[in-house]
Amino acid sequence: MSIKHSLLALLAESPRYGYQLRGEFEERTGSTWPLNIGQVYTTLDRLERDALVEKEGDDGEGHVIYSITDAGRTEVMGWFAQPVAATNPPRNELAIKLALALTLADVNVSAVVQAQRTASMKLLQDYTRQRRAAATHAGTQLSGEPGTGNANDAAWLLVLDSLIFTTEAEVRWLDHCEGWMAKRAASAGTAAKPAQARATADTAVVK
Amino acid sequence: MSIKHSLLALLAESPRYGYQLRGEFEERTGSTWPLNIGQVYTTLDRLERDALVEKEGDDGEGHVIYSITDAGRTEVMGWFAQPVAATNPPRNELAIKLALALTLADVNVSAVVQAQRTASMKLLQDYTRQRRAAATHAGTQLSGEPGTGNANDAAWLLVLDSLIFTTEAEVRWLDHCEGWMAKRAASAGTAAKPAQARATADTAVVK
DNA sequence: CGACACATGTAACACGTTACATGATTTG
DNA sequence: CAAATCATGTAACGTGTTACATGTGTCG
Repeated sequence: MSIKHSLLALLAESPRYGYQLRGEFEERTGSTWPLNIGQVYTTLDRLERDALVEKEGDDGEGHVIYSITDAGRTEVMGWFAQPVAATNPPRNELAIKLALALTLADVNVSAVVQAQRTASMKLLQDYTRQRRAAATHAGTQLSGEPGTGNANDAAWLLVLDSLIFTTEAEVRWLDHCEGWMAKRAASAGTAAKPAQARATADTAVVK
Repeated sequence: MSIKHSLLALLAESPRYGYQLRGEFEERTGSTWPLNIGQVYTTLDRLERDALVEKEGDDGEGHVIYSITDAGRTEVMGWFAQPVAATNPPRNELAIKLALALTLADVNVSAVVQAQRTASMKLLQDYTRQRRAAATHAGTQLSGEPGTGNANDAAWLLVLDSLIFTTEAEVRWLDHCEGWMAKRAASAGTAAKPAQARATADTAVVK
C-alpha cells in the first residue's frame, strides 16, 4: 500500500513519468528504501486500471507522463487523513524470533540477543553519523538560498530520526529481554525450567 | 521470510501438522500476528519442495505430519544466529507518509501528525492494559505448577513489551516532528518556505 | 567506440491475504 | 439436528524483488 500511495502523492503535486517518480521518492527518503523501477511501472499500470491516474501524451520529450485523477486525489487525501493501520501491526521478525527462541530448548537465547544487539548498535551508530552529516548539510543549505531541496533535506532528516528512534527502542527492548532472562534464571534455583538455566553468554547459538 | 522460518523453528522442536503449527505460532505470539491457515499449507509445500521438511505418513489420527530435515535444521539455526537483515530496513509507512507530506504544499502535516499520535496513544494504552493483565496471569502461573505454558506466557509478555517499546518510540518521534515543525515555522518569519508557515493545528488535513 | 545514465517495459518468482470448497468431529 | 471447531487444501489477487530485453543519449 505504501508505494501505491506514495506515487499518488507525488503525482498529486504534478504530473510525472515513471523514472522521475522513482528519483523523487528516493530523494525524499534519502535512499533509505530503494524503489525498484520495475515496480513503479507495474504500479502505475494498476493505478491507471483503477482510474486513479491517467496517461498523458508525450511531453515533447518522449516521456510517458502520468497525471492524477480526481478519484486519485480523493484516495491520497484519505491516505494522509487516516492513521496507518492500527489493527494487525506489521510483523516484527525480531520479536517473533525471540519469542520462538524462548520456547525452544536447544537455542541459546542470550546468544541470539547478543548477536542482534551488536548489529543494532552498529546500525544506530551509522544512522547517528549520517544524521550529523545531514544536519550540517541542511544547515548550510538553510543559510544559502531558500529554493528547492530544503523540503527534501528536511524529510530526509526526519526519516533518519525515525530510524534512530526505532533502533534505539529495539536496543532498549533487547536489554530489557536480557534483564528479564537474567532475573528468571536467578529465580530458577531448584525446579522450574532447567533448559533455560544457562544464564552465562556462550558464543554459540546452538548448544 | 518470517513465517517460513517460524514454521521450521516449530518443526525443529517436534513433528507437527499444519493446523497445529498455526495454533502454536499464535499461542507463542499472543495472537498478535494472526497466521492464515492457507499460507501454512502453501509454505509447507514450498519447504517440502526445498527439502527443508518431509512429509511423514499418518500419525494414526489421519493428520498430515511434517518433520524437519537436516537441511532444515541448518537453515533454522542460521536464522537464529544471524541478526535480522540490517540492510534495507523494513518500509516504515508512517515515516514515508510524513516525509512526503512535508514536501507537499496542500497537505496539513500537523493534522497528519495529530491523527497518528491519537491513534498510537490509544494503541499504547491497549498494549499497556494487556501487559498488566498478562503479567498477573503469568505471576499466578509461576506460583502454581511449573509445567508447560510458562514459556509461552513469557514469550507473549516479551512480544507485548516489544510492541510497547516500538509504539512509545513512534509517539516520541511524532512529538519530535511536531517540535521540529514548530521551530521551523517560527524561524520562517519572512522568506524561506511560505507553504509551511501554518503552525497552528487545524482539524482538516487538506487546506 | 565503450561505458554509463536515462527510460520503458516484461517475466518469473516469493510472499501474503481473502475467499471458497470439502469433509470429519464435537457440542449445545 | 444445527452450529462450531478441526483439518486440508485450492484459486485469485495484491504486493514486492530480481533479472532480463531494448533502446536513446551523453561523455570520456
